[in-house]
Amino acid sequence: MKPEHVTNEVYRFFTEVGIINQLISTKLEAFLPGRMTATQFGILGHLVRRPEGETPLQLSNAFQVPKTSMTHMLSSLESHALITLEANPNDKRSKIARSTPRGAEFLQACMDRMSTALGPVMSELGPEPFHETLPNLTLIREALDSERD
Amino acid sequence: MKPEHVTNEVYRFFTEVGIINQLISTKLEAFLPGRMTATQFGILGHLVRRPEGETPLQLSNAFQVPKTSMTHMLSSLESHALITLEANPNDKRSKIARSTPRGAEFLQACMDRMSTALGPVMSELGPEPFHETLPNLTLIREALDSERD
DNA sequence: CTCCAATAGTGCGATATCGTACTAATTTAA
DNA sequence: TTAAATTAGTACGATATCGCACTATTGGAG
Repeated sequence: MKPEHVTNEVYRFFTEVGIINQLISTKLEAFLPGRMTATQFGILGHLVRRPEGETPLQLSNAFQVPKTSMTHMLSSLESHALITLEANPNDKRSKIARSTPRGAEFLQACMDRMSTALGPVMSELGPEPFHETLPNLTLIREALDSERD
Repeated sequence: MKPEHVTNEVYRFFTEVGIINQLISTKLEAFLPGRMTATQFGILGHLVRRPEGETPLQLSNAFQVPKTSMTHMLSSLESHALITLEANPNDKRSKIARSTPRGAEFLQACMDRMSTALGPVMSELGPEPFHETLPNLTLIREALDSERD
């Protein structure tokens, strides 16, 4: 084993992840209104798939952003009427964020436009690189996630 | 073929990439002084590996951030004496960013601390997930990169 | 029950990001 | 050789991000 070589590969892995994230966020954000963020869009998708809703804290854990940032993002989404923020009946300190029908519609419309925009790249690459990579990415994400203090 | 299934997998791919990026940036930024960013750190690494230096525009292309953001990041790095910004002899509109010895030292020190911090995760995962994934990530990054207008 | 430590969310202030519009230099074309 | 179009970088302003400190609430130990 060459530990230096391994470290280098890990470093390049994270670099590629960073650049891909940057590329795809920029592309997505071009379709989003105003200064709406790729992360905000991700949150909306998360909520659409969970009709029972989630608390801000659950969301900030899921997306690994500080609580303070989540407050800001959620109020932005709320101001666009894409989600609602209600009091949590089980805990008066807490809230529940839920997507609205308008939010679900909006998500679908953006996803469609994004699919169209990615069409050329997708047909060039085919589904394999994504399919092959996904399990390892999940593995790495889970390991990093469980390691954090 | 199920196009819906494929789209879903691509979506999850980008979601995982986003979260991994978030996790690793947060972890790295905990080791960096002040509000220094993971991207800024990436730029420094890029320059250390290229002693001839690069122009701000080359860097903003490589890291896919707007020119304006690059200006800010470079002046921040310069204020920490980790890089220098000189006039470009070939083009008076342009500049050349180069890493300083101090920058290279700093990079090494942070990388070392980062390796230590990642030790447990790395030995849990082993090098394979990174090694297996890297070629596909590069492929996807290049395809996305060449598609942009 | 009474305290006290832990927890959910937010206000505030500092800094980062990035779109727009600009200047200066370079290239192109006539 | 000019004049127009393009290009590199930045100033500025609007907004996003996030650390710190705070309040309200909860849960647990005595």
